[in-house]
Amino acid sequence: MPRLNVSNDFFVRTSDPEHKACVQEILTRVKDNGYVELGTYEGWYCPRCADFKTESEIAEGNTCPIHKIALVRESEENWFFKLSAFQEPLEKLFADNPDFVRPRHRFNEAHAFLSQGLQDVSLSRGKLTWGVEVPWDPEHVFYVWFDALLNYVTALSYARPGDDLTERFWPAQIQLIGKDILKFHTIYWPALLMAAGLELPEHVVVHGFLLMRDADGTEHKMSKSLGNVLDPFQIIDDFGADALRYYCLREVRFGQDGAVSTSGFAARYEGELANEFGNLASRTTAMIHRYRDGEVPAIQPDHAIAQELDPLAAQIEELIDASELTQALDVAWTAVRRLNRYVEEQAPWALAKDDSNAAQLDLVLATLADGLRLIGVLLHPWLPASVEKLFAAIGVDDLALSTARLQPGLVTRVERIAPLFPKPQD
RNA sequence: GGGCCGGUAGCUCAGCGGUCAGAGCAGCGGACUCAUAAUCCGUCAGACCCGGGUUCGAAUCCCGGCCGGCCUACCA
Repeated sequence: MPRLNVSNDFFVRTSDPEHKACVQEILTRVKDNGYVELGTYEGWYCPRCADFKTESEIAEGNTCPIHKIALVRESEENWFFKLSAFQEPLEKLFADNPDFVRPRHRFNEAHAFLSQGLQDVSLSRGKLTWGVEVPWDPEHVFYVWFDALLNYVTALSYARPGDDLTERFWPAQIQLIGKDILKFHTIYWPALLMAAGLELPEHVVVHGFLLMRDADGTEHKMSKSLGNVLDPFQIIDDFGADALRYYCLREVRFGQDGAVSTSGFAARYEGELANEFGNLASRTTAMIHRYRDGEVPAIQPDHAIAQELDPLAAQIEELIDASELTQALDVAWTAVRRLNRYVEEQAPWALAKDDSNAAQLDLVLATLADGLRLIGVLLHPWLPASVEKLFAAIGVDDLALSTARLQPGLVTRVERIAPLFPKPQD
């Protein structure tokens, strides 16, 4: 995780004794509330594997793909969770909270599943040697999802010994998941919380998958076994975690599946990070040094540019609140492009040739200096390490979105800056 | 098999009932020199997967098909 420049507050293991105790307590409550009953699970079973097979795991002729032997129809007595009892409560949840699941197409998918009608689901397993024991029936353990989902809540109670964080952090504002576990988190999970009398998360945000395009033109889910990976550690080693983070959120709309490639990365890294953003920082600091010895004129920045850049922060805030991370980045990037265009429009090198233009040159340099700061504030969520480098060079450190408007006096002096995104040498 | 999602310029994507279908990149032409030969301007570019249907009008809605993705009880 340090290599990705991310951190976690706590790492939950579902084998944690505190977790087991919480799971048992909560599911006992679910049972006491009348949502657990005995039932029978029936499916195709491989005696050699000692396991039931899903339909996708069944090979030609109803055989086990591993052992090549015939599967048998077997049934097992299980405890069941009365999911069907939550048909109406869930329909109301979806009707009242049209952005309970984001983005919209995932909401539709979850809602469509709900509309098909909910069946009760098996809550326990009898033939497993690991898992959380069912307290009222020690021969069974809980089905992994009912154990695992609950860690979102249970971890809060014991992650900080002596300090129960549940009140502070539950209900969660956002739970972020991948699209493959949509059903568990948008149907089973809220139903389970309702059954236990717990509060629901405000939003479940669903991200897509990154796909790689093969030589034959088809797209596949990226996976190590297929060998079609954009190696994240190689990218980090060569270009930094910022670049990887930026690329993934820029190239693929957050929430959708999308294709990534090494050539796509190279194009965005050089074209956008190095040439547009990194070079804007270089040319700006270089000109302030060349024409004003690094001192930023203490004057009000260009009003026309302020009119264009000042509204961006509010737009970005709204998009991020709506989990539209790619669109938000797109808006932030318009500021980079606008300032590069401003440099061309004003041509400071031409202004510098005649002292009678000194006032205008002051204005342009002051605008660029504070514009660079504004851009840093806007881009920090995507490029944290790079923005910190930039801010060190221009002598500021306030990242509050409320400061993302052009103003005088914040950037007083800049240092020349090494390329923020150096290009590979060859 | 069933459910759901997607298939738009060479590439990555936006548009999702109504001007000649858009952006960035790549390509081509030009300007400029402050800068990591970077930037800026202009320009070329598409059977909107295929076939039906609804409509005054569809990339946009409906039906069918093809291709790709995810789920369909134990990694979460």
